[in-house]
Amino acid sequence: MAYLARLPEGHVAALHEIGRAQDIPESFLAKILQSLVHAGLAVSLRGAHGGFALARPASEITMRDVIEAVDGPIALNQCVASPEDCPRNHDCEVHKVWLCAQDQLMGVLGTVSLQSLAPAAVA
Amino acid sequence: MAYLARLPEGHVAALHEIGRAQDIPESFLAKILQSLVHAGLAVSLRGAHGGFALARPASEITMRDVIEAVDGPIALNQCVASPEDCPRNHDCEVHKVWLCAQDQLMGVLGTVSLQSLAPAAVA
DNA sequence: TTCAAAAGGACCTTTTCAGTCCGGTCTGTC
DNA sequence: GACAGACCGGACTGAAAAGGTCCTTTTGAA
Repeated sequence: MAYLARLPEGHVAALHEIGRAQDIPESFLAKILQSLVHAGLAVSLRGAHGGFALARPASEITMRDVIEAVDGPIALNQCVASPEDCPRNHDCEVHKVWLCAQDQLMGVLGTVSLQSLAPAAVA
Repeated sequence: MAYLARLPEGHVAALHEIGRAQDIPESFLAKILQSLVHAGLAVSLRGAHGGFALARPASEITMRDVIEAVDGPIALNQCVASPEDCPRNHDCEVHKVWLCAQDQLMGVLGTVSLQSLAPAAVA
């Protein structure tokens, strides 16, 4: 995604181009990009001269968005992801700590944009 | 550990006692307690009337201590755990974000003591 | 019409996690 | 001294997830 963020406006990058540049197997990269497209973070152009690009400005996509698109919901602990599954959940002190830690994590990941991660956009 | 923190001074709790109280299979609990003993957070008394107790005051054991004793080093990301394994590591912006998030997490877990997690110590 | 390129689903392999089992060793009590 | 209660520690298991591959179908531009 940082690579896509560095593309000039209106350009798309093909799978093999990204894969070569970032040293990621194409077959695996395809999977990741599909997730990102599904999540609405990237757009794809099929057919000849197709490829991928960001769906919106790099400044409006956060690291949290990207991680959640690929890995699903972020949770430091199962009891944060689904409190209802935990039998200890009635007023659990430990749960509160995890919630706090989770909030801080979301704070960090949610404020870092792709723009700040993409050094020196290529013109 | 919160259960041990609630024991009166000088008392020990047997495996089956803790297991029953916390609803954890004894065979599994044994594993966890062994890790905690190894890490120096708990002490064990073997033989008849043996059991487990905290190795030091509950106020001096943090949630971070406990987690690391059981699960090993805490790392939000592989590149935080062993940066040398990452080929992108020369001045990677994403790595810096993970480091920051990791620091915050350690901050939270490292300042919560067992004492603060053990509601109403039993006398 | 052709062909480059993404879509998507089946599949595979390796690692991790949660938990079990069992023989061994220690120690207090009778 | 024997016995029983209790921890020690390592091997094992089964399920799930992670990381990654492969193949067929669909799409769209030339």
